[in-house]
Amino acid sequence: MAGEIKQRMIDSTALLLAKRGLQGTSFSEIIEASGAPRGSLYHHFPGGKDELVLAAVGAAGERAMAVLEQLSGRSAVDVATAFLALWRSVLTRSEFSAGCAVAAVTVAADSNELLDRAGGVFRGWRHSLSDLLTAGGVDERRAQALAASLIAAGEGAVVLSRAERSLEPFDLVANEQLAVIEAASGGHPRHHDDPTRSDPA
Amino acid sequence: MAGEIKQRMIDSTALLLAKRGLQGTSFSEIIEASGAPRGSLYHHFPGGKDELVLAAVGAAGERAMAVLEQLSGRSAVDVATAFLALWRSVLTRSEFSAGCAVAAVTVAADSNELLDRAGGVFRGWRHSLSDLLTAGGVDERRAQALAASLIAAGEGAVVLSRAERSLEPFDLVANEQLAVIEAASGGHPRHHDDPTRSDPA
DNA sequence: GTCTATACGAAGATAGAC
DNA sequence: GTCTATCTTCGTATAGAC
Repeated sequence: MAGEIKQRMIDSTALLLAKRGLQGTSFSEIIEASGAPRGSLYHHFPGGKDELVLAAVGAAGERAMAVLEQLSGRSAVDVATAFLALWRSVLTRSEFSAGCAVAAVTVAADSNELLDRAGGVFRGWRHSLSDLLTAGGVDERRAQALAASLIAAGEGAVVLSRAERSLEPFDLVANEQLAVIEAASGGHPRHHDDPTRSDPA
Repeated sequence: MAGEIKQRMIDSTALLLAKRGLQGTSFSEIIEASGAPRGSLYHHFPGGKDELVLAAVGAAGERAMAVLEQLSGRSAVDVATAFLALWRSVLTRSEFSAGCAVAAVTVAADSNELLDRAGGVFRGWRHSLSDLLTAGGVDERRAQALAASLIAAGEGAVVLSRAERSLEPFDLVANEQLAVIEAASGGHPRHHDDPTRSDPA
């Protein structure tokens, strides 16, 4: 099916963006990584690299959204734990060579269109997380602040840990965030050796 | 003096890195921005772009360290407020077009040398902030986690606000972090309409 | 020590065959 | 619709004059 190869190109692009950043990701690498023929790239994406990157940012956003949707009905601590575990697994599975594609694109964006797409993804995450935290026992106003904090702290912690090539900063940040969420949600307890560390997938 | 022009090249590079990212920053732009003659670039930096970027990351690290050193003796909330205000002013003064040069380099680093430099900067910030928070009334172990959280949340919040081109996410995150610091330092109160917003410099 | 002109390579885009 | 070969642009680096 034609959609197969197209999707593989998008996914490969998202991964490369998360590893090397926007301008650090070349067409040649995408082609090699996806196994796609060079000619078909412009067939599927007439807009070239810009169009492909736009699609990859959207896909990265959707992937996280899909994870969040699975968490409906869980406690606030569970939700936060799962969200942080997602980022931790990105670090461990890539051996600190990958981070967040959306953030990587944001700090090197060369068009408003790209920035809009990235902003839309973050807005979506904030909204979804906020709803989940509210449902999980957090006051609605506070949930908005905690959702933004969770995303910001997670994103930042990934950067710190990539630079230091150590999980130490990420784990410090993750534990701190979980403690705050726990307190804000009325103290649903979490496991002692925090569940963030159980690698999913 | 020869050091003048060299410093201006470094500073221009740091600013461009914060705006456009690593590979998005070209030599031509640096030359234009710094007003330096093209020939003198390789005179001062025989190692070319790599050497210049390395220096710029170090300079960006030092600049924040200098701000932190001014805060010795202040309360934990004051320290956190000043640190967050620093990032908020980067956003407002650049109209959301700039972020953190160290983070931008980290997510697009193409050498271990560069990653090491960035990691060293973050370690330095963490250490310094942790000491300040401890002196400001926070338990020593907790101060390490709060220092990492403050940096991570600040970095992440800058990314969110750049992408959304709005201070909303940054302010949500900053207020949340300040509330946590306040609680952890024994409740030294902060102003009602948070002092993060008073732009320094 | 500063400048200009240029060489070299890489990356994105395109044209035309199959 | 898929592929290959090529064109153009741009960015880094260097060489050599002043």
